[in-house]
Amino acid sequence: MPALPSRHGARYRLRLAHESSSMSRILITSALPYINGIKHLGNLVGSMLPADAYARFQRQRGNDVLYICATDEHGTPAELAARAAGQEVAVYCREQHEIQAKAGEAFGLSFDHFGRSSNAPNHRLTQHFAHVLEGQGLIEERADKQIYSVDDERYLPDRYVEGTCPHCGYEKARGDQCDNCGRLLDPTDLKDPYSSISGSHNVELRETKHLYLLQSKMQDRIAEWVDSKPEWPALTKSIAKKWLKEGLRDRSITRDLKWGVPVAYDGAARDGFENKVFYVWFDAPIAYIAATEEWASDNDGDWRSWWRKDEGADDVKYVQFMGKDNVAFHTVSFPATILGSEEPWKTVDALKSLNWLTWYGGKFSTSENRGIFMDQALDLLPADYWRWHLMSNAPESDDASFTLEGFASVVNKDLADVLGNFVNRITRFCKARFGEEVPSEGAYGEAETALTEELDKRIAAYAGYLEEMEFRKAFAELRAIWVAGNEYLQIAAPWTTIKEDREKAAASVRCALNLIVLFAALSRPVIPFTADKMFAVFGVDPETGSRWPDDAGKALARLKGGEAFTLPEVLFAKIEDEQVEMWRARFNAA
RNA sequence: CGCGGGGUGGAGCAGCCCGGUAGCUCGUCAGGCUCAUAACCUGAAGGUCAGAGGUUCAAAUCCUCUCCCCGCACCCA
Repeated sequence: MPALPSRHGARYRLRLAHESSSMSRILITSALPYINGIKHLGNLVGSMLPADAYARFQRQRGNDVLYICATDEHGTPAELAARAAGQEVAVYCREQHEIQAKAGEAFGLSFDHFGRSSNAPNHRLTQHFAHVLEGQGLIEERADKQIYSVDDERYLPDRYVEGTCPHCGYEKARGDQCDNCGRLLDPTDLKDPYSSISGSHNVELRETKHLYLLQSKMQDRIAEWVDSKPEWPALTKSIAKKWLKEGLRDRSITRDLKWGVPVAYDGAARDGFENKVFYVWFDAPIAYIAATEEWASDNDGDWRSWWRKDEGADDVKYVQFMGKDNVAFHTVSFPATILGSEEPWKTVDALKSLNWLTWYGGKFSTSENRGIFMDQALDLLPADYWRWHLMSNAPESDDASFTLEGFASVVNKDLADVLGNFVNRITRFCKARFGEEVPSEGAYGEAETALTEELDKRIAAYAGYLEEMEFRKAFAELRAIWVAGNEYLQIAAPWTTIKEDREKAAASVRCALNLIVLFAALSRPVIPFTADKMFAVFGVDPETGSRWPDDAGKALARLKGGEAFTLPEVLFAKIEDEQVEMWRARFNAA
């Protein structure tokens, strides 16, 4: 069922195991993208892209990395989207999963596995957790009253019920809130309620049974666990603490739907729950584990050694990436499921949460088609352009606004002028004066020593920021490393020295060409496609070439001279004002 | 007083936890260079750090109050 080929399967990982003794095992997950349509740039930078950059960095360092993601496929919106598309929900989800998998691949997201929450392993695991939690006395049945639409043949979640507001008389108040007077409502308050799905007024209040997860009983346990994570960032911790402070509420974990994980154990439906499934919130995070199981069966891997502390996961560092809306569920709800089981499952160690990316200060919106979506983005420009801008301006400390003007400015300056131009100017100069071969004459001197010292410092800082998942700072440092290349050229000025001292010029050209390979390795976490183009200039194998360069001196001595190279095409085209204008019109930029 | 995040030169951000000459990128201006995608390198101008009060020898940084922006809280994901 995996849509993406596993690029870092068991064999690859074994090889690394022999090469590095200080290797650590790092499990990475990014929040599961909902199945309901292709994701926009905000979703991308909110979890998958930073997770990818981190995963790539850790792989380059020689660590044993497993990066898992999956589509989150259950819930009412999936069913309604399928209906709108005139498809069976299972068919709809399969197709949408394919589309998202392809888009992820096109963006260079290096998932070891991109699974599905609707696959068998997740059914089995979700049922397992529910069963075990019930055994621990943490689940009970409760009766609820909910609006049922006879014509739609389904219970209606609050926001799918509309009617007349009892307070202001507004006729299109939603079951949860009146958009006119702003009051919060209960669907049963509405006068003349009707289904917003079909418009049918044939609705009634029915009693329905649901399973509740008794999170209130887990309060102390979760609080203690949160306290044991002092390294969590402020945003993460304050959100978790806030929820704990308000007191954990028991949550209903089942729904009256057909599409989802059946409420069953050992194949037998729970009495009275034949037409119910687990709520998407309950099963979705479990899919992190289930998708790992999918990965294992495709790659002859051992998923339990990543998730079970009694089976080897004790030394795993587990890092999660998500938007801030998801923090509570990863710091409180999902841990309640895992810890409540009293089984030795791995829980999250480090957690990176991002704020929102806004579209010209407003919301990116899937339902209102506001903003740029992953497939559209790639229609305009290659993935690396987006990856660089999104990551170097990631919404870390606050919401960040995406504008086409800002995007163009960053791409033109950083990628075209600083990095692309560096590669272009030195390869062209070399070709003109020394031919398409790395010159071997001359020796490095003072300028190269100074450059090496600066690079060592900056590379260490860069790696430190990546390790801490401080992406803006990390990529500002990477940019400074590229700038150091241009500064070096300015000082070495081979176009001047060649007039009197050809050997000296040759040495600086060799050094600068080595910088291209070094830049490729350092840039690969964020702009992998371009990095590989840079390696290709010298025929360097990307896998070995991108081993993390801790020692700038060694890196600059990699190409000794005599290696042939091929003059690369310009790496990044500048974005013209006219393009920005066109895109503004096309995407309705505010 | 529901909760959280934010308000720093024209724009986007760092610094605030652990007070001590306000830093980075873009933009602007000037100079240099000419290998390069009119690119690159150097330098300059520009901020009393939302406002008021307090603590302190000293506050962007700590405390109090006020104003403004965004998000969340029900539901949905």
